[in-house]
Amino acid sequence: MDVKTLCLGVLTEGDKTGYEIKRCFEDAFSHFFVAGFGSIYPALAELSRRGLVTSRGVEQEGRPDKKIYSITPEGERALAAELAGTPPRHKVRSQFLALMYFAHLLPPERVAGIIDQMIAQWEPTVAKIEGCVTAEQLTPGMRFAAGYGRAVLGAALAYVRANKEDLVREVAAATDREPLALAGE
Amino acid sequence: MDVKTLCLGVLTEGDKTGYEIKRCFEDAFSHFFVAGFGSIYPALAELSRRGLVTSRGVEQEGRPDKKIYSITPEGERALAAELAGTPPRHKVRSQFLALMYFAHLLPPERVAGIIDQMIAQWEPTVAKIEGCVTAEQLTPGMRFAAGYGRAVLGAALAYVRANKEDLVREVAAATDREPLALAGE
DNA sequence: ACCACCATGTAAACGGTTACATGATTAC
DNA sequence: GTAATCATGTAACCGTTTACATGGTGGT
Repeated sequence: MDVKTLCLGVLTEGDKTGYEIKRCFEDAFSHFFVAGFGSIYPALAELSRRGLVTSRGVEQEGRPDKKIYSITPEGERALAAELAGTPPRHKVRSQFLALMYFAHLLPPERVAGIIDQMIAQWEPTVAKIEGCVTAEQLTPGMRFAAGYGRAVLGAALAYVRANKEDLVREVAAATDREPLALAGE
Repeated sequence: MDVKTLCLGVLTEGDKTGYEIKRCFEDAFSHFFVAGFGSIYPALAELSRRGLVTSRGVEQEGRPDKKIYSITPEGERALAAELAGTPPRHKVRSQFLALMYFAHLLPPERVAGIIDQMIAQWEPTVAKIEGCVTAEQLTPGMRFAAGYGRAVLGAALAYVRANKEDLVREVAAATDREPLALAGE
């Protein structure tokens, strides 16, 4: 299950350009699957080469021409096979938590700053998801995925807010006792 | 911040073999950073080449020889610089949620099976983290990271448990109305 | 003036996963 | 007998990220 599969998936909801697909990724998948143009355009080209999507060019005035992609019957079969065969993996890679794990090697102000950055990053995401959960005309699965994001990001935000001050204080206290072991260089 | 940095980080807690470092990843980082031998051994070789770690070989009877790695002063400086300069990213890539998003294209039993698999995957991880949160002699940062894992995985488990039946029922109802659009192929 | 939006693509670099290769010991 | 643990490493492959390349429109 990669960017190609997700592209096929969003195309089952209707024809779209690469640019619009990118927006789908941002709006609907952003909390569990990130992809940029550099992944999406090559993915679409590859799907086209394999006959899983077709595209028609549309000329535009004052704007670059666009290509509207549609999923083909073979594409639908390939998607169904992929969804049927994919094991449910769920992978987190967090530099944020790695940084926190080694908080004792960092100046306390940096620890506080890092946590503030994460809060600032998560808040708009939660707000965006909030809209999805309550939206009508979404499939149950889409609401489930959005609800998951709200629950988990909400828990993450609550946790870092509740524990920030304690952590910063403890790191500061440790730095006082054992000044500049590493952090000062 | 990559596998190399995390290796340097665990080596500040004491000398270790590649094999032991792998265990650190499993015990302490598993909920936010996954790495296998195929990443760790090359990382260690590269750190050694750059002079950020040194290693001494130890012969063993009835076992392969091992190499014990130690961080050097340059390694400590490189680690401090890396920790100081890394922006706090936190990335999730979830085939599980992608599958759920497209639940309407799946047979209901598969939806239920997928959720059960995730529960089975998360439960032992939460149990392992639980040990870390309460453990003495951990730095505040380590406890913070473990606490985060407990809070967030706990929320994830609670959410999927609470919403599984509803989702499966709704998907089944939709499949009845619109039989085998894709899912049956 | 400058930035965001619309719109598509390529190429190189990077990092990680997977599979392979080897092999003795210990516990079930 | 079968599996897990200890122990190290390589090589091919895969997918993604980043940077580059281009350029008009519309809002502040």
